Amino acid sequence: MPKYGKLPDPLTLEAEILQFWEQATIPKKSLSRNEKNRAKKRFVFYEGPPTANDKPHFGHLIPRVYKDLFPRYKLMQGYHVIKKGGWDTHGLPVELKVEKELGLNSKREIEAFGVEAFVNKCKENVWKFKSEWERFDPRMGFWYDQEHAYITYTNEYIESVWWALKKIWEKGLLYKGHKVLPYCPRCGTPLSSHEVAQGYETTQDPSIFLKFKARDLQDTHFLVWTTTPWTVPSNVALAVGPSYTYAKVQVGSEIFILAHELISQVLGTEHYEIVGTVRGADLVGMRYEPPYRLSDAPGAYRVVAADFVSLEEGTGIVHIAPAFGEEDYQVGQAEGLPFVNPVDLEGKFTMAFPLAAGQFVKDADAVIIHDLKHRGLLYKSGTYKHEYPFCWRCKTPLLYYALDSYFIRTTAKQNEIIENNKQIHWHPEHFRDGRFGNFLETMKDWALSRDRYWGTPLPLWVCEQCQREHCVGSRQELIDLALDKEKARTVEFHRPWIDEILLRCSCGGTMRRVLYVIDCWFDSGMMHTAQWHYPFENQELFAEQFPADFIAEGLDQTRGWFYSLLVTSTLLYEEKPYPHPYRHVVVTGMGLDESGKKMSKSLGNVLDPWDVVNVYGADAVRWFFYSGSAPWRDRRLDPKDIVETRGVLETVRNVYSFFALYAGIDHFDPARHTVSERALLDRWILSRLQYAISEITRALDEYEPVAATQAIATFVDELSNWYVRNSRARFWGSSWTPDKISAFATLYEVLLALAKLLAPFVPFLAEAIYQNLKTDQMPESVHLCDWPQANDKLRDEGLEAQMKLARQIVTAGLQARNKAQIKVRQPLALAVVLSTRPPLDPEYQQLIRQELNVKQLTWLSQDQPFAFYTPQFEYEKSALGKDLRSLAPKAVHILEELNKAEHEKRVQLVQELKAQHKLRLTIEGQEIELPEGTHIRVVLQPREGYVEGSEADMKVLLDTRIDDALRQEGLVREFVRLVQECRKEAGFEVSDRIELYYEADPEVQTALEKFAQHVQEETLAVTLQRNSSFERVEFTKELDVNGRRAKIGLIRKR
RNA sequence: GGGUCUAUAGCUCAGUGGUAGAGCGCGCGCCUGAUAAGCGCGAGGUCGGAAGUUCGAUUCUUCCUAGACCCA
Repeated sequence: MPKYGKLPDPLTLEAEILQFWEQATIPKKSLSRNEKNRAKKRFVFYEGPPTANDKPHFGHLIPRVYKDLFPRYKLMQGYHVIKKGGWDTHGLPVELKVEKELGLNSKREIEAFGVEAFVNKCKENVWKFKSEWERFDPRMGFWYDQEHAYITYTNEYIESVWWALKKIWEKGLLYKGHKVLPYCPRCGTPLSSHEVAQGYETTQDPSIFLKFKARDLQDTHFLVWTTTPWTVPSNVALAVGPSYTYAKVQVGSEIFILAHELISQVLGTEHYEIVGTVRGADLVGMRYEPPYRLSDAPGAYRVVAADFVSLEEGTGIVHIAPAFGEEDYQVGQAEGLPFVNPVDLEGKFTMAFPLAAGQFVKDADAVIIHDLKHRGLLYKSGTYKHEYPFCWRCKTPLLYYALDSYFIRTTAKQNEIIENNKQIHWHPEHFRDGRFGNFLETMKDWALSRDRYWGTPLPLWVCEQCQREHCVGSRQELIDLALDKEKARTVEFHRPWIDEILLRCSCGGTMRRVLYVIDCWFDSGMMHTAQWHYPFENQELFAEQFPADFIAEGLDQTRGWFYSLLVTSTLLYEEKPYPHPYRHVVVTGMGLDESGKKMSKSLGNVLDPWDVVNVYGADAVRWFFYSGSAPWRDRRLDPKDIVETRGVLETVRNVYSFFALYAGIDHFDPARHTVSERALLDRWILSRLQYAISEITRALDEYEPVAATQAIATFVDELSNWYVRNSRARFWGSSWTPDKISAFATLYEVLLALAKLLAPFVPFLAEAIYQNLKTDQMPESVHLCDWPQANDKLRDEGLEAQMKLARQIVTAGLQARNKAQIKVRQPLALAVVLSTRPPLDPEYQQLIRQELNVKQLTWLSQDQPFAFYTPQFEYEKSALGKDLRSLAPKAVHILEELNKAEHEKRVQLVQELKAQHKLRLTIEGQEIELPEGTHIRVVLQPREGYVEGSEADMKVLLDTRIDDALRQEGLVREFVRLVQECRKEAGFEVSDRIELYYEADPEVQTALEKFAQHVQEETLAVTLQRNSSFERVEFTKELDVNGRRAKIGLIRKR
């Protein structure tokens, strides 16, 4: 027999369930339950690895709720799922934390501290918050196999990454280049484009207009705009658009050259005069005096043509500093311009520019502006607000810097990558061709190398003698080539140890490793392979677990993990059919605060997930996300919204509580009490359940959690507000009639199915309900159950349609009662349904009568409305006035009188009107005709004593007349309700029998005597007696029964 | 400057080429043998603005405005 226990409050409930899961090792059993199916039914999930060196925050929660939902669902469906966890452990984020901890501020200081000690610290730091995560995930019901989680810093993982790099190298796609790259001067390393993408921020920079004196013209200056004053010393050229028109503008005694189109924008209200125009092409070759002359190369300081010059802002003349801009660099290469760089790798000016030597470039802006102003070279200055990239971790502004770096030639495989992406199912779909697709279209080579310490070492060795380069792809290869093979056998694949391994070159020389580590996004992007240490181990596992069916991460990973997975996979597995390495990707939105701002630590508006979970519980938080909006929408996270959305869960608890209460009292045994025939309501709710199952299943298959939760909510509403509401009395019966068994068995089955349907969404509540309903023959946890399958045999759409109509009739009827201000407890004689649909079967009518509390229900054809409706004439005053002129007021009067006439007379007139489409009137001897439609029309009003309600396409009329008999019944029903309230107030159990004593107004007394049996049945009163003495009673109360006085006393029978 | 997305009730959000929806909040009721629960009704909307396609546009198209994210 099931337990039918009470459900404690959500927090206690979740604590109990957590304990149960742990004791019974349910998560483990869940993940292994489909081992037998793994050959044919697999659902492959990849974990996007978090970095464990920080606490989990609310933003992490969003992808994680979905990463839990879908695998749970698939597990219940019998799919084999490996939910292998993973940790991202390398890279700048970790190094920065450690630097901070150790108080180090530059690479020099790290070197001084010792690379070995530093790297050891990094490795340690990675695990600093691991326990936080391991506590948080289970609390939320997020189940992972953390025991076998992949860790990107292990030798095995790195070996797989090396294998990949070697394959890429062998394809000739790994090369060393000299390019202008976004560079973080604080971290001392260039960043890849997807890292840069993480760090754009709105910032205010200086905006200055400079005068560059033309060498061969009197008092003439090129007007140049820049937002980076610190690059001015490195200027070697000016660029113009050859096809643009430039103007020579006289301002005071000076002449400025700038784009014609931009004159007013730049000069504003200043008084000026255009003294000539010239095409850009004609400016090319002109010489000018640079503000700072750091080069004496003959080709420097002249005007060149460039196609990237725009007329959107500035002056149409662009200052060129090849050391600090990609486009500048290219122009410099093409034009043979000198390369001037007075800035060192820490972003500080060197002695080559004494004015600001030793200063960080951004700090030098002010010095330079001041100097230029002092020398009369500044036309005007201001500030400029724009988006500028900052280091995504340390927030230092990035500098565009010409540097040596290793690249992966991703552009060589761009078409393949795009083709692969086209086959991926993105959720939402528009990401594929939109945001992500666009990124692929404008893809650049992957700047792979980092001048740092803690990361996967770039496995390239270069011969000191012949400069030959070799890429090592495995430990075995390292051992084979190493000078010290013993050392190579055990060396850890990290700096500084790996740097000590020297290789023998084929020329006989010694090879040293280049000192770079690689971008940690390459690490995590390789998890599809490296998590299995493939190809060195786990060949079968890899074959089985590639590609993933499903991944989910935040949309900030578009250019991060989504990209690195796709690129590495496409490059490595050219022979595998697309798509890989993931088939479905769910992009999740950002977490915003109450005011719609992105949650971030710097804004201080981050919600601690513990604060939320400890108050509302994990189920409520999960449901909030699933039901609130599509995964990819940004979410405002206001804790009070979580309370609002959990209403559905409360209803589920209520329905369960109702069932458990009576199932417990009556010892309902699902094994013993078998159903012979299902009652109408039972067949209905089972039919609706089949519908709900198919809807929820479809929605989950299509990765639409909102639709799934809506289907659940609809079903729960139907279950609670129609099925249970109308079935309550069936659960109270004293003997096991077939109808009672049918009710119990049905609700039992429905709740059991509902628990399973809820399991992936709210695993705690689902488990609690299941535990109270399960028999010994059933699996020990709801999470080890099979996902329900819709049974078409139980579906009856005809029945559903009928029931829907019945519900609509009830709604309309209740609306009418509301209008008439007659409460439902007061029985009424008649309700009339006006509908084009045929009358419902008696069973439905019974339900409707019960809900509307009417004695009789009849159906009226809409063609014959006059039994209950009376017609009224409405008229169009303006039309009457126009046609009848002075007769119009009289016509109105007649019509008003007609509206007061006898019902039969009016019906007769209406029938005439309908036949002839006009109404004939005689006014002062004159016969006039009023056409229907333009002048008059007929409206129907309920006849006296009737009130109308409507819903959808039908109407319901209520006869509101209450005769003595009805009034008596109303009194009795009111009396019964008051007694029930007293039972509760007295603290009796619902099944306690009572003795009931009363004294009351004569009218109430008469009614009670007449309906004594009914009262006793309803209140479980073994006796009902008039009694003026209440000495013995346990509970007594004065009552107001519809305005009449009564007093009752109760005694509980034991 | 470019791209993508978003704009629907006071709030949070569904949805649709044919009379606009839910939850919460608000007002008024109701019901109660689920009992500190539950239900109904009502108020509240130019479906961001403009134009176009269409018999009909909140829905499709274009433009504009605002916001978010991304890119430059």
